[in-house]
Amino acid sequence: MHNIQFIRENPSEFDALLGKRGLEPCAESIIEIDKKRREIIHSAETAKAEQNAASKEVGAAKARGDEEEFQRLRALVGEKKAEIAQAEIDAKTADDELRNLLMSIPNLPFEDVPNGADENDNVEIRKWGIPAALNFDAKEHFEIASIAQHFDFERAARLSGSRFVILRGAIARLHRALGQFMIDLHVNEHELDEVFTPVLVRDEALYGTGQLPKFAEDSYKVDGEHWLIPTAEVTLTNMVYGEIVDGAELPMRMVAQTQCFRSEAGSAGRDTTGMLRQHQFEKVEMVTICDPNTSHEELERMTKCAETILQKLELPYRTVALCTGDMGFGARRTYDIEVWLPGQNTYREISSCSNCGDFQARRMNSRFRADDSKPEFLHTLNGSGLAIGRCLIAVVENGQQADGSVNLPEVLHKYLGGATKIDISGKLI
RNA sequence: GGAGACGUGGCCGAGUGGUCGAAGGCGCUCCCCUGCUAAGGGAGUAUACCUCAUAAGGGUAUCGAGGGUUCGAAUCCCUUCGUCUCCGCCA
Repeated sequence: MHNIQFIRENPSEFDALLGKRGLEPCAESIIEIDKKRREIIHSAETAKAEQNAASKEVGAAKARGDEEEFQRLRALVGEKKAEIAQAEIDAKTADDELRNLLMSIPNLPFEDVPNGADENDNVEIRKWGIPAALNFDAKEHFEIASIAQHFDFERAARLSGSRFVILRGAIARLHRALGQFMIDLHVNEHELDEVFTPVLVRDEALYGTGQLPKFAEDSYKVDGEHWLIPTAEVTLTNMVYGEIVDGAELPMRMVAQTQCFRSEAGSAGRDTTGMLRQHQFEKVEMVTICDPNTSHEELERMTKCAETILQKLELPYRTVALCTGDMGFGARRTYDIEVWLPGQNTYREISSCSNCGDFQARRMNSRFRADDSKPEFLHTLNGSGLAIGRCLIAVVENGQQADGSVNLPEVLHKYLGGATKIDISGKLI
Protein backbone atom coordinates (compact mmCIF):
# COMPACT_ATOMS: atom_id res chain seq x y z
CA MET A 1 0.00 0.00 0.00
CA HIS A 2 1.19 3.46 -0.80
CA ASN A 3 2.09 6.21 1.60
CA ILE A 4 -0.38 9.03 1.01
CA GLN A 5 2.10 11.50 2.41
CA PHE A 6 4.62 10.53 -0.25
CA ILE A 7 2.02 11.00 -2.98
CA ARG A 8 1.08 14.42 -1.63
CA GLU A 9 4.68 15.52 -1.58
CA ASN A 10 5.90 13.86 -4.79
CA PRO A 11 2.94 13.59 -7.15
CA SER A 12 4.91 13.84 -10.36
CA GLU A 13 7.50 11.29 -9.27
CA PHE A 14 4.69 8.96 -8.25
CA ASP A 15 3.00 9.26 -11.64
CA ALA A 16 6.27 8.94 -13.50
CA LEU A 17 7.22 5.68 -11.74
CA LEU A 18 3.76 4.19 -12.18
CA GLY A 19 3.90 5.32 -15.80
CA LYS A 20 6.88 3.01 -16.22
CA ARG A 21 4.54 0.16 -15.43
CA GLY A 22 2.19 1.42 -18.10
CA LEU A 23 -0.33 3.04 -15.78
CA GLU A 24 -2.10 6.33 -16.33
CA PRO A 25 -1.28 9.25 -14.01
CA CYS A 26 -3.47 9.18 -10.93
CA ALA A 27 -1.72 11.29 -8.28
CA GLU A 28 -3.95 14.29 -8.92
CA SER A 29 -7.17 12.37 -8.42
CA ILE A 30 -5.76 10.62 -5.33
CA ILE A 31 -4.77 13.95 -3.82
CA GLU A 32 -8.23 15.30 -4.58
CA ILE A 33 -9.83 12.36 -2.77
CA ASP A 34 -7.40 12.77 0.10
CA LYS A 35 -8.17 16.46 0.39
CA LYS A 36 -11.86 15.78 0.57
CA ARG A 37 -11.23 13.03 3.06
CA ARG A 38 -9.29 15.32 5.37
CA GLU A 39 -11.96 17.98 5.26
CA ILE A 40 -14.61 15.44 6.16
CA ILE A 41 -12.50 13.96 8.94
CA HIS A 42 -11.80 17.40 10.32
CA SER A 43 -15.43 18.40 10.53
CA ALA A 44 -16.40 15.05 12.04
CA GLU A 45 -13.67 15.32 14.66
CA THR A 46 -14.63 18.87 15.50
CA ALA A 47 -18.24 17.83 16.00
CA LYS A 48 -17.15 14.92 18.13
CA ALA A 49 -14.94 17.18 20.24
CA GLU A 50 -17.92 19.42 20.97
CA GLN A 51 -19.99 16.43 21.96
CA ASN A 52 -17.26 15.11 24.23
CA ALA A 53 -16.91 18.48 25.93
CA ALA A 54 -20.67 18.73 26.43
CA SER A 55 -20.80 15.22 27.86
CA LYS A 56 -18.24 16.21 30.44
CA GLU A 57 -20.44 19.08 31.53
CA VAL A 58 -23.33 16.66 31.83
CA GLY A 59 -21.19 14.47 34.01
CA ALA A 60 -20.13 17.43 36.13
CA ALA A 61 -23.71 18.53 36.66
CA LYS A 62 -24.64 15.03 37.70
CA ALA A 63 -21.70 14.86 40.07
CA ARG A 64 -22.68 18.01 41.94
CA GLY A 65 -26.29 16.86 42.06
CA ASP A 66 -27.75 19.65 39.92
CA GLU A 67 -30.55 17.54 38.50
CA GLU A 68 -32.22 20.37 36.55
CA GLU A 69 -29.04 21.40 34.80
CA PHE A 70 -28.23 17.75 34.20
CA GLN A 71 -31.51 17.16 32.38
CA ARG A 72 -31.18 20.33 30.34
CA LEU A 73 -27.66 19.55 29.11
CA ARG A 74 -28.53 15.95 28.47
CA ALA A 75 -31.35 16.91 26.14
CA LEU A 76 -29.14 19.44 24.40
CA VAL A 77 -26.41 16.93 23.64
CA GLY A 78 -28.96 14.36 22.57
CA GLU A 79 -30.20 16.66 19.86
CA LYS A 80 -26.83 16.90 18.15
CA LYS A 81 -26.30 13.18 18.17
CA ALA A 82 -27.75 12.23 14.81
CA GLU A 83 -25.81 14.95 13.10
CA ILE A 84 -22.55 13.77 14.60
CA ALA A 85 -23.27 10.14 13.83
CA GLN A 86 -23.68 10.98 10.15
CA ALA A 87 -20.45 12.98 10.12
CA GLU A 88 -18.61 10.00 11.57
CA ILE A 89 -20.03 7.66 8.95
CA ASP A 90 -18.97 10.08 6.22
CA ALA A 91 -15.47 10.28 7.65
CA LYS A 92 -15.11 6.52 7.76
CA THR A 93 -16.43 6.20 4.22
CA ALA A 94 -13.98 8.77 2.93
CA ASP A 95 -11.13 7.08 4.78
CA ASP A 96 -12.05 3.65 3.42
CA GLU A 97 -12.34 5.00 -0.10
CA LEU A 98 -8.78 6.30 -0.02
CA ARG A 99 -7.48 3.15 1.60
CA ASN A 100 -9.09 0.88 -0.96
CA LEU A 101 -7.73 3.01 -3.75
CA LEU A 102 -4.21 2.93 -2.32
CA MET A 103 -4.49 -0.84 -1.82
CA SER A 104 -5.21 -1.44 -5.49
CA ILE A 105 -2.26 0.44 -6.96
CA PRO A 106 0.91 -1.57 -7.65
CA ASN A 107 4.23 -0.73 -6.06
CA LEU A 108 6.61 1.82 -7.56
CA PRO A 109 9.63 0.39 -9.37
CA PHE A 110 13.05 1.65 -8.31
CA GLU A 111 14.49 4.32 -10.61
CA ASP A 112 17.06 2.00 -12.15
CA VAL A 113 14.71 -0.86 -12.99
CA PRO A 114 14.84 -1.33 -16.77
CA ASN A 115 11.94 0.16 -18.62
CA GLY A 116 9.80 -2.09 -20.72
CA ALA A 117 6.42 -3.49 -21.55
CA ASP A 118 6.79 -7.25 -21.14
CA GLU A 119 9.23 -10.11 -20.71
CA ASN A 120 10.97 -9.28 -23.98
CA ASP A 121 12.36 -6.15 -22.33
CA ASN A 122 13.92 -7.94 -19.37
CA VAL A 123 17.68 -7.50 -19.07
CA GLU A 124 20.07 -10.38 -18.62
CA ILE A 125 22.58 -9.51 -15.93
CA ARG A 126 24.49 -12.78 -15.48
CA LYS A 127 24.84 -16.17 -17.00
CA TRP A 128 26.33 -19.25 -15.38
CA GLY A 129 27.26 -22.62 -16.87
CA ILE A 130 27.26 -23.80 -20.42
CA PRO A 131 24.46 -26.01 -21.72
CA ALA A 132 25.92 -29.40 -22.59
CA ALA A 133 26.36 -30.13 -26.27
CA LEU A 134 24.34 -33.30 -26.85
CA ASN A 135 24.93 -35.73 -29.65
CA PHE A 136 21.28 -36.72 -29.64
CA ASP A 137 17.91 -34.98 -29.59
CA ALA A 138 17.19 -33.68 -26.11
CA LYS A 139 13.87 -34.89 -24.72
CA GLU A 140 11.46 -33.10 -22.42
CA HIS A 141 11.28 -34.52 -18.93
CA PHE A 142 8.17 -36.64 -19.55
CA GLU A 143 9.67 -38.09 -22.73
CA ILE A 144 12.92 -39.38 -21.29
CA ALA A 145 12.84 -43.12 -21.72
CA SER A 146 13.91 -44.21 -18.24
CA ILE A 147 11.53 -42.00 -16.31
CA ALA A 148 8.54 -41.24 -18.54
CA GLN A 149 6.62 -43.96 -16.69
CA HIS A 150 7.20 -42.14 -13.38
CA PHE A 151 5.17 -39.10 -14.41
CA ASP A 152 1.55 -40.26 -14.26
CA PHE A 153 -0.57 -37.46 -15.66
CA GLU A 154 -3.49 -39.70 -16.65
CA ARG A 155 -4.24 -41.00 -13.21
CA ALA A 156 -3.70 -37.56 -11.68
CA ALA A 157 -6.25 -36.18 -14.12
CA ARG A 158 -8.71 -38.87 -13.13
CA LEU A 159 -8.32 -37.89 -9.47
CA SER A 160 -8.01 -34.16 -9.77
CA GLY A 161 -8.26 -32.91 -13.34
CA SER A 162 -5.70 -31.30 -15.59
CA ARG A 163 -2.51 -29.67 -14.33
CA PHE A 164 -1.90 -32.26 -11.64
CA VAL A 165 0.68 -35.00 -11.60
CA ILE A 166 1.47 -38.16 -9.71
CA LEU A 167 5.17 -38.87 -9.32
CA ARG A 168 6.42 -42.38 -8.74
CA GLY A 169 9.48 -44.37 -7.87
CA ALA A 170 12.82 -42.75 -8.56
CA ILE A 171 11.22 -39.46 -9.59
CA ALA A 172 9.15 -39.19 -6.43
CA ARG A 173 12.31 -39.83 -4.45
CA LEU A 174 14.33 -37.34 -6.46
CA HIS A 175 11.60 -34.77 -5.90
CA ARG A 176 11.82 -35.33 -2.16
CA ALA A 177 15.61 -35.26 -2.23
CA LEU A 178 15.67 -31.91 -3.98
CA GLY A 179 13.61 -30.27 -1.27
CA GLN A 180 15.83 -31.72 1.42
CA PHE A 181 18.96 -30.60 -0.36
CA MET A 182 17.70 -27.05 -0.79
CA ILE A 183 16.58 -26.62 2.79
CA ASP A 184 19.82 -28.09 4.14
CA LEU A 185 21.92 -25.76 2.02
CA HIS A 186 19.93 -22.69 3.00
CA VAL A 187 20.01 -23.55 6.67
CA ASN A 188 23.60 -24.79 6.93
CA GLU A 189 25.40 -22.49 4.55
CA HIS A 190 23.14 -19.49 4.01
CA GLU A 191 22.06 -19.21 7.64
CA LEU A 192 18.37 -18.98 6.89
CA ASP A 193 15.94 -19.87 9.64
CA GLU A 194 13.85 -22.94 8.80
CA VAL A 195 10.12 -22.47 9.27
CA PHE A 196 7.09 -24.70 8.93
CA THR A 197 3.89 -22.84 8.14
CA PRO A 198 0.20 -23.46 7.50
CA VAL A 199 -0.92 -23.59 3.90
CA LEU A 200 -4.43 -22.39 4.74
CA VAL A 201 -4.75 -18.72 5.59
CA ARG A 202 -7.34 -16.04 6.20
CA ASP A 203 -8.18 -13.10 3.98
CA GLU A 204 -5.97 -10.78 6.00
CA ALA A 205 -2.81 -12.64 5.10
CA LEU A 206 -3.51 -12.38 1.38
CA TYR A 207 -4.27 -8.68 1.73
CA GLY A 208 -0.98 -8.28 3.53
CA THR A 209 1.14 -9.66 0.74
CA GLY A 210 -1.00 -8.21 -2.04
CA GLN A 211 -2.83 -11.19 -3.58
CA LEU A 212 -6.05 -9.56 -2.43
CA PRO A 213 -8.09 -7.64 -3.32
CA LYS A 214 -7.08 -7.66 -6.98
CA PHE A 215 -6.01 -11.23 -7.72
CA ALA A 216 -8.57 -13.39 -5.95
CA GLU A 217 -9.11 -15.55 -9.04
CA ASP A 218 -5.49 -16.75 -8.94
CA SER A 219 -5.90 -18.54 -5.61
CA TYR A 220 -8.21 -21.22 -4.26
CA LYS A 221 -10.70 -20.43 -1.54
CA VAL A 222 -11.94 -23.28 0.60
CA ASP A 223 -14.64 -23.68 3.28
CA GLY A 224 -15.73 -20.11 2.75
CA GLU A 225 -13.04 -18.60 4.89
CA HIS A 226 -9.61 -20.03 4.17
CA TRP A 227 -7.37 -19.70 1.16
CA LEU A 228 -4.76 -22.17 0.00
CA ILE A 229 -1.52 -20.26 -0.21
CA PRO A 230 -0.14 -19.69 -3.72
CA THR A 231 3.33 -19.43 -2.17
CA ALA A 232 4.91 -19.52 1.28
CA GLU A 233 5.73 -15.86 0.71
CA VAL A 234 2.25 -15.33 2.15
CA THR A 235 2.82 -17.12 5.43
CA LEU A 236 6.46 -16.18 5.94
CA THR A 237 5.93 -12.50 5.20
CA ASN A 238 2.82 -12.33 7.35
CA MET A 239 4.86 -13.68 10.26
CA VAL A 240 5.21 -10.05 11.31
CA TYR A 241 1.60 -9.05 10.60
CA GLY A 242 0.60 -6.24 12.96
CA GLU A 243 3.81 -6.47 14.94
CA ILE A 244 6.42 -4.01 16.10
CA VAL A 245 9.58 -6.07 15.82
CA ASP A 246 12.63 -5.38 17.96
CA GLY A 247 15.25 -3.92 15.64
CA ALA A 248 17.84 -6.25 17.14
CA GLU A 249 16.02 -9.23 15.60
CA LEU A 250 16.58 -7.94 12.09
CA PRO A 251 17.19 -9.15 9.53
CA MET A 252 14.84 -12.13 9.79
CA ARG A 253 15.94 -14.47 7.03
CA MET A 254 13.55 -17.40 6.71
CA VAL A 255 13.03 -20.42 4.52
CA ALA A 256 10.14 -22.86 4.27
CA GLN A 257 9.18 -25.73 2.02
CA THR A 258 5.47 -25.86 1.33
CA GLN A 259 2.86 -26.97 -1.11
CA CYS A 260 1.66 -24.10 -3.28
CA PHE A 261 -1.71 -23.85 -4.96
CA ARG A 262 -2.53 -21.74 -7.98
CA SER A 263 -5.64 -21.79 -10.07
CA GLU A 264 -3.58 -20.70 -13.10
CA ALA A 265 -6.54 -18.65 -14.25
CA GLY A 266 -5.49 -16.87 -17.39
CA SER A 267 -2.87 -19.46 -18.27
CA ALA A 268 -5.13 -21.59 -20.44
CA GLY A 269 -3.14 -23.27 -23.17
CA ARG A 270 0.26 -22.35 -21.74
CA ASP A 271 2.63 -25.15 -20.75
CA THR A 272 -0.09 -27.76 -20.82
CA THR A 273 2.21 -30.72 -21.28
CA GLY A 274 4.50 -31.92 -18.54
CA MET A 275 4.67 -30.66 -14.98
CA LEU A 276 6.01 -27.19 -15.63
CA ARG A 277 2.78 -25.45 -14.68
CA GLN A 278 0.64 -27.17 -12.07
CA HIS A 279 -2.26 -26.29 -9.80
CA GLN A 280 -0.36 -27.80 -6.91
CA PHE A 281 3.40 -27.81 -6.58
CA GLU A 282 6.12 -27.74 -3.99
CA LYS A 283 8.45 -24.82 -3.47
CA VAL A 284 11.21 -23.79 -1.12
CA GLU A 285 10.60 -20.13 -0.40
CA MET A 286 12.89 -17.55 1.15
CA VAL A 287 11.60 -14.43 2.88
CA THR A 288 13.65 -11.69 4.46
CA ILE A 289 12.22 -9.08 6.79
CA CYS A 290 14.71 -6.25 7.27
CA ASP A 291 15.61 -2.68 8.02
CA PRO A 292 14.91 -0.36 5.05
CA ASN A 293 18.60 0.49 4.84
CA THR A 294 19.59 -3.07 4.06
CA SER A 295 16.92 -4.26 1.64
CA HIS A 296 18.99 -3.59 -1.48
CA GLU A 297 21.86 -5.75 -0.30
CA GLU A 298 19.47 -8.35 1.10
CA LEU A 299 17.96 -8.80 -2.36
CA GLU A 300 21.40 -9.45 -3.81
CA ARG A 301 22.11 -11.90 -1.02
CA MET A 302 18.83 -13.72 -1.52
CA THR A 303 19.34 -13.98 -5.25
CA LYS A 304 22.79 -15.47 -4.64
CA CYS A 305 21.24 -18.03 -2.29
CA ALA A 306 18.94 -19.18 -5.07
CA GLU A 307 21.71 -19.19 -7.66
CA THR A 308 23.93 -21.26 -5.41
CA ILE A 309 21.39 -24.08 -5.50
CA LEU A 310 21.61 -24.20 -9.28
CA GLN A 311 25.39 -24.04 -9.22
CA LYS A 312 25.63 -26.96 -6.80
CA LEU A 313 23.22 -28.89 -9.01
CA GLU A 314 25.41 -28.01 -12.02
CA LEU A 315 22.46 -26.54 -13.89
CA PRO A 316 23.15 -23.70 -16.35
CA TYR A 317 21.10 -20.60 -15.72
CA ARG A 318 20.85 -16.92 -16.36
CA THR A 319 19.66 -14.15 -14.11
CA VAL A 320 17.54 -11.37 -15.54
CA ALA A 321 16.34 -8.08 -14.12
CA LEU A 322 12.64 -7.82 -14.81
CA CYS A 323 11.56 -4.71 -16.63
CA THR A 324 8.93 -2.40 -15.18
CA GLY A 325 6.13 -3.93 -17.23
CA ASP A 326 6.86 -7.52 -16.21
CA MET A 327 7.19 -7.08 -12.45
CA GLY A 328 4.62 -8.33 -9.99
CA PHE A 329 2.18 -6.12 -8.11
CA GLY A 330 4.14 -5.69 -4.89
CA ALA A 331 7.71 -5.54 -6.19
CA ARG A 332 10.06 -2.60 -6.49
CA ARG A 333 12.74 -4.75 -8.09
CA THR A 334 12.71 -8.35 -9.23
CA TYR A 335 15.39 -10.73 -10.45
CA ASP A 336 14.22 -13.84 -12.21
CA ILE A 337 16.50 -16.83 -12.41
CA GLU A 338 15.95 -18.95 -15.50
CA VAL A 339 17.31 -22.47 -15.74
CA TRP A 340 18.37 -24.17 -18.93
CA LEU A 341 15.90 -26.79 -20.14
CA PRO A 342 17.46 -28.83 -22.99
CA GLY A 343 14.10 -30.39 -23.87
CA GLN A 344 12.67 -26.96 -24.64
CA ASN A 345 16.01 -25.61 -25.84
CA THR A 346 15.49 -22.49 -23.76
CA TYR A 347 15.80 -20.91 -20.31
CA ARG A 348 12.71 -21.10 -18.11
CA GLU A 349 11.89 -19.29 -14.88
CA ILE A 350 12.75 -21.26 -11.75
CA SER A 351 13.04 -18.47 -9.21
CA SER A 352 11.83 -14.93 -8.75
CA CYS A 353 13.41 -12.74 -6.09
CA SER A 354 11.79 -9.42 -5.21
CA ASN A 355 12.32 -6.47 -2.95
CA CYS A 356 8.90 -5.13 -1.98
CA GLY A 357 10.19 -2.19 0.05
CA ASP A 358 7.63 -1.14 2.66
CA PHE A 359 4.68 -1.93 0.39
CA GLN A 360 3.65 -5.14 2.10
CA ALA A 361 4.67 -3.86 5.54
CA ARG A 362 2.20 -0.99 5.22
CA ARG A 363 -0.55 -3.42 4.32
CA MET A 364 0.33 -5.65 7.24
CA ASN A 365 1.08 -2.75 9.59
CA SER A 366 4.43 -4.37 10.33
CA ARG A 367 7.02 -2.16 11.92
CA PHE A 368 10.23 -2.30 13.86
CA ARG A 369 11.74 -0.15 16.56
CA ALA A 370 15.43 0.58 16.60
CA ASP A 371 16.59 1.66 20.06
CA ASP A 372 14.54 4.64 21.25
CA SER A 373 13.34 5.80 17.87
CA LYS A 374 9.79 5.71 16.58
CA PRO A 375 8.43 2.58 14.96
CA GLU A 376 9.19 2.42 11.26
CA PHE A 377 7.81 0.21 8.52
CA LEU A 378 9.87 -2.85 7.69
CA HIS A 379 11.04 -3.91 4.28
CA THR A 380 10.10 -7.34 2.95
CA LEU A 381 11.71 -9.54 0.31
CA ASN A 382 10.77 -12.87 -1.10
CA GLY A 383 12.30 -15.33 -3.50
CA SER A 384 12.04 -18.94 -4.58
CA GLY A 385 14.91 -21.07 -3.54
CA LEU A 386 13.74 -22.96 -5.62
CA ALA A 387 10.56 -24.25 -7.22
CA ILE A 388 11.05 -27.96 -6.64
CA GLY A 389 8.99 -29.33 -9.52
CA ARG A 390 10.72 -27.12 -12.04
CA CYS A 391 14.06 -27.98 -10.53
CA LEU A 392 13.24 -31.66 -10.94
CA ILE A 393 12.55 -31.04 -14.61
CA ALA A 394 15.86 -29.24 -14.99
CA VAL A 395 17.82 -31.97 -13.23
CA VAL A 396 16.48 -34.79 -15.38
CA GLU A 397 16.57 -32.90 -18.64
CA ASN A 398 20.14 -31.73 -18.11
CA GLY A 399 21.22 -35.15 -16.89
CA GLN A 400 19.68 -37.17 -19.68
CA GLN A 401 21.90 -39.48 -21.69
CA ALA A 402 21.65 -40.82 -25.23
CA ASP A 403 20.37 -44.18 -23.97
CA GLY A 404 17.54 -42.57 -22.02
CA SER A 405 19.13 -42.90 -18.60
CA VAL A 406 19.72 -39.90 -16.33
CA ASN A 407 22.91 -38.90 -14.54
CA LEU A 408 22.30 -37.15 -11.23
CA PRO A 409 24.24 -34.20 -9.76
CA GLU A 410 26.81 -35.20 -7.17
CA VAL A 411 25.31 -33.15 -4.35
CA LEU A 412 22.14 -35.22 -4.53
CA HIS A 413 23.81 -38.61 -4.21
CA LYS A 414 23.77 -38.65 -0.45
CA TYR A 415 20.06 -37.80 -0.48
CA LEU A 416 19.41 -40.77 -2.76
CA GLY A 417 21.04 -43.47 -0.74
CA GLY A 418 24.25 -43.11 -2.73
CA ALA A 419 22.63 -43.54 -6.14
CA THR A 420 24.33 -41.62 -8.93
CA LYS A 421 21.93 -42.15 -11.80
CA ILE A 422 18.58 -43.47 -12.95
CA ASP A 423 19.21 -46.43 -15.23
CA ILE A 424 17.29 -47.23 -18.35
CA SER A 425 14.82 -49.35 -16.39
CA GLY A 426 13.90 -46.33 -14.26
CA LYS A 427 15.70 -47.40 -11.10
CA LEU A 428 18.10 -45.43 -8.95
CA ILE A 429 21.53 -47.05 -9.03
C1' G B 1 -17.72 -30.26 17.82
C1' G B 2 -19.94 -29.30 23.20
C1' A B 3 -19.47 -26.63 28.12
C1' G B 4 -17.07 -22.93 30.95
C1' A B 5 -13.35 -19.00 32.00
C1' C B 6 -10.57 -15.14 30.10
C1' G B 7 -8.32 -11.18 26.52
C1' U B 8 -6.16 -3.80 29.77
C1' G B 9 0.14 0.12 27.87
C1' G B 10 7.24 -3.12 26.67
C1' C B 11 5.87 -6.76 30.82
C1' C B 12 2.86 -7.77 35.35
C1' G B 13 -1.62 -6.00 37.20
C1' A B 14 -5.98 -2.62 39.25
C1' G B 15 -10.26 -0.81 37.39
C1' U B 16 -18.11 -3.35 36.55
C1' G B 17 -21.38 3.40 33.37
C1' G B 18 -19.02 9.71 34.42
C1' U B 19 -13.54 14.18 34.13
C1' C B 20 -9.65 6.87 32.55
C1' G B 21 -4.97 7.05 27.82
C1' A B 22 -6.21 4.34 32.08
C1' A B 23 -3.92 3.30 39.72
C1' G B 24 0.24 0.47 41.30
C1' G B 25 4.55 -2.44 40.31
C1' C B 26 8.56 -4.09 37.02
C1' G B 27 11.56 -2.62 33.05
C1' C B 28 13.74 1.49 30.43
C1' U B 29 15.65 6.92 29.98
C1' C B 30 17.36 11.35 32.41
C1' C B 31 18.57 14.00 36.99
C1' C B 32 19.91 14.11 42.36
C1' C B 33 22.25 11.63 46.46
C1' U B 34 25.93 8.06 47.56
C1' G B 35 34.13 7.70 47.32
C1' C B 36 33.07 1.63 43.39
C1' U B 37 28.67 -2.07 44.29
C1' A B 38 23.87 -2.12 46.70
C1' A B 39 20.07 0.97 48.51
C1' G B 40 17.41 5.81 48.23
C1' G B 41 14.87 10.48 46.07
C1' G B 42 12.79 13.08 41.68
C1' A B 43 11.13 13.50 36.52
C1' G B 44 9.85 11.06 32.13
C1' U B 45 8.33 6.67 29.39
C1' A B 46 2.10 4.20 23.62
C1' U B 47 0.39 4.47 18.57
C1' A B 48 -2.17 6.36 14.36
C1' C B 49 -4.68 10.21 12.19
C1' C B 50 -6.58 15.49 11.81
C1' U B 51 -5.22 20.68 12.67
C1' C B 52 -0.90 23.67 12.70
C1' A B 53 4.51 27.59 10.78
C1' U B 54 7.87 19.89 9.06
C1' A B 55 7.66 24.75 16.24
C1' A B 56 4.67 25.06 20.68
C1' G B 57 -0.13 23.80 21.27
C1' G B 58 -5.01 21.75 20.21
C1' G B 59 -8.32 17.72 18.55
C1' U B 60 -10.07 12.52 17.26
C1' A B 61 -9.46 7.38 17.85
C1' U B 62 -7.40 3.11 20.27
C1' C B 63 -8.27 -1.28 27.11
C1' G B 64 -8.09 -8.32 21.16
C1' A B 65 -11.31 -6.79 16.63
C1' G B 66 -16.15 -5.04 14.66
C1' G B 67 -21.02 -3.32 15.70
C1' G B 68 -24.85 -1.61 19.33
C1' U B 69 -27.19 0.78 23.89
C1' U B 70 -26.25 5.71 26.39
C1' C B 71 -25.66 12.73 27.00
C1' G B 72 -21.33 9.61 28.44
C1' A B 73 -18.47 2.61 27.90
C1' A B 74 -12.17 -0.46 29.53
C1' U B 75 -16.83 -1.13 32.30
C1' C B 76 -23.62 -3.11 29.68
C1' C B 77 -25.43 -5.98 24.96
C1' C B 78 -24.41 -8.57 20.16
C1' U B 79 -20.95 -10.60 16.63
C1' U B 80 -16.12 -12.20 15.76
C1' C B 81 -10.95 -13.68 16.54
C1' G B 82 -7.67 -15.70 20.02
C1' U B 83 -6.03 -18.11 24.72
C1' C B 84 -6.91 -21.50 28.79
C1' U B 85 -9.69 -25.70 31.36
C1' C B 86 -12.93 -29.99 30.96
C1' C B 87 -15.46 -33.42 27.54
C1' G B 88 -15.67 -35.53 22.55
C1' C B 89 -12.84 -36.72 18.16
C1' C B 90 -8.23 -37.47 15.95
C1' A B 91 -2.39 -38.01 13.37
